[in-house]
Amino acid sequence: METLGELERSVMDQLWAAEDGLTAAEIRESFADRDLALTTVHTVLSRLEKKKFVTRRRGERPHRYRAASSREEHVAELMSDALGQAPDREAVLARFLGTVDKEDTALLRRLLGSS
Amino acid sequence: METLGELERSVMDQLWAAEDGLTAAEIRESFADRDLALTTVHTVLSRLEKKKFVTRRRGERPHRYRAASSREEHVAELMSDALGQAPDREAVLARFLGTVDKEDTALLRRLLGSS
DNA sequence: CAGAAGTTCTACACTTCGTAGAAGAAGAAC
DNA sequence: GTTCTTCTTCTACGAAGTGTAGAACTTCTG
Repeated sequence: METLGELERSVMDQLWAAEDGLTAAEIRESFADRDLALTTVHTVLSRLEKKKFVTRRRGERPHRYRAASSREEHVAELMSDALGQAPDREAVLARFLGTVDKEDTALLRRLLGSS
Repeated sequence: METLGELERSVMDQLWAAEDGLTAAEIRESFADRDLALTTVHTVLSRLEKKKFVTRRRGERPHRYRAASSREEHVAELMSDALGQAPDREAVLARFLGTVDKEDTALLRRLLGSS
């Protein structure tokens, strides 16, 4: 799957947190510390769009960008992809369960119980 | 975490499958189709060593390389890292369970049952 | 139409990765 | 021990991806 650079990921974090999308200017503001040029933000957004991570409506004048899928979907996909790499899924899952904390284990147990 | 290129991953696949490690020449042979130069394999192995994915004993003359950790550990770590990115773990785990197949779900249930 | 606000184009430097030649080191054979 | 042979390290290069942004272009607004 397509991967994300550091800035790209940060931008996605903003977008994932914003229900109704954001404009380039708004995103830029959220990086006040880094003082990025607006065009930089635009470039990143274009690339994210090409990678299908964001969509935008070109109608509205300051274009409003939004995440194409939720962070949950994205992360779940990352996990599935990783798991898919392994021939021995049982061993992987066992180890995985070993590394996550109690709460996640409990969550899993609960989620599995009701399915 | 450090990521792997395509060739790097293929080399790791060989090493993960070889209990006692492999020499550069042996790895090269397993890519008979690609006809890589031996030095190419060496370069990749050096990089993998720097990334802490492989170790080698410099004593033996044709150096023997072995995976620094098992594929299961690696994949489990990938999964944990992904999960760690998400603030809402429940949503992610729910989705994750939705994407994996029945057998994996059963595996998880079993693994969780005995813990 | 002129200016402002916003978008796209083009570009560049830096890193990673696949690729491998050239040079160096170490043991084997004479 | 000098010369092969084998193996390892060094150096390098091109392609791709990413952070970065100026320059140019488009579209409202007044």
